Amino acid sequence: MTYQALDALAALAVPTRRAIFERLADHPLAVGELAGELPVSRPAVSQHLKVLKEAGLVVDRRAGNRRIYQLDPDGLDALRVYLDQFWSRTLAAYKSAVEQQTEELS
Amino acid sequence: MTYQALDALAALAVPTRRAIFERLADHPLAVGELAGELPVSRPAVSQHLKVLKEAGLVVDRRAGNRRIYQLDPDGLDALRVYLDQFWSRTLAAYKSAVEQQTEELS
DNA sequence: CGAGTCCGTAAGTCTATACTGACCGTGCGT
DNA sequence: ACGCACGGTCAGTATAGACTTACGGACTCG
Repeated sequence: MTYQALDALAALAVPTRRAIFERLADHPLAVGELAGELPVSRPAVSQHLKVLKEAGLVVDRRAGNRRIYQLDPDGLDALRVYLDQFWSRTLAAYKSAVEQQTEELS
Repeated sequence: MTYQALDALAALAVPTRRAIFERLADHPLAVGELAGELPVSRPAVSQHLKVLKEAGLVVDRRAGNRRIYQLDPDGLDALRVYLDQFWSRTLAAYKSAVEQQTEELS
């Protein structure tokens, strides 16, 4: 489960995959439609969708001849949970460091 | 500014950099200390810290002979803002898709 | 049944980059 | 002044993975 967040992080690090992800944020799309809007081939889009799917960021469903992909809120949420886990710790560490520096100046 | 979030995303996608990031979440550390805890050489740690710094995820300060790195809340916040931007859209798209599927079943 | 469309997978290429070892500058102690 | 630890940068290597073309399966219409 935590691994899902890590996979999602790596998945969204690639510009092309981020482009796919952002298109799907507007509305579900078929593979061919995605490929038509992107400067890469259709197989490349398929491969990226596979990665996004394994990362829990998208789900797919068959619609006759085509296959519709849409975002999966779970993956995005896992990512947010992972980052939030650092948020409090980061702030605490940052604060104590600032205080420490202030003491050094006095 | 938005670019910072994208750089941060790519930066945290690399396992070694994530390991560095997670160590710094606990407390500030010097380069050598980080390298001692990781299975990579010290130059590798230096290079990763450079990337993390350019992504706005860490800040560094000199402490005599050594150089102390700590997390920068700004980078983490930028990342959260970027992801939150998708959150509402994702939920909306997901909901409408579910409703659509429900209609198809009836 | 074809023919056409949509999509996933396989195989191969090529670029980006994570990593190492070597070198150099800097700051601290003796 | 020396020696010494710390850390940044350079050059070179090697591996991961993003991309392409080619192929094959699944579905839908004549």
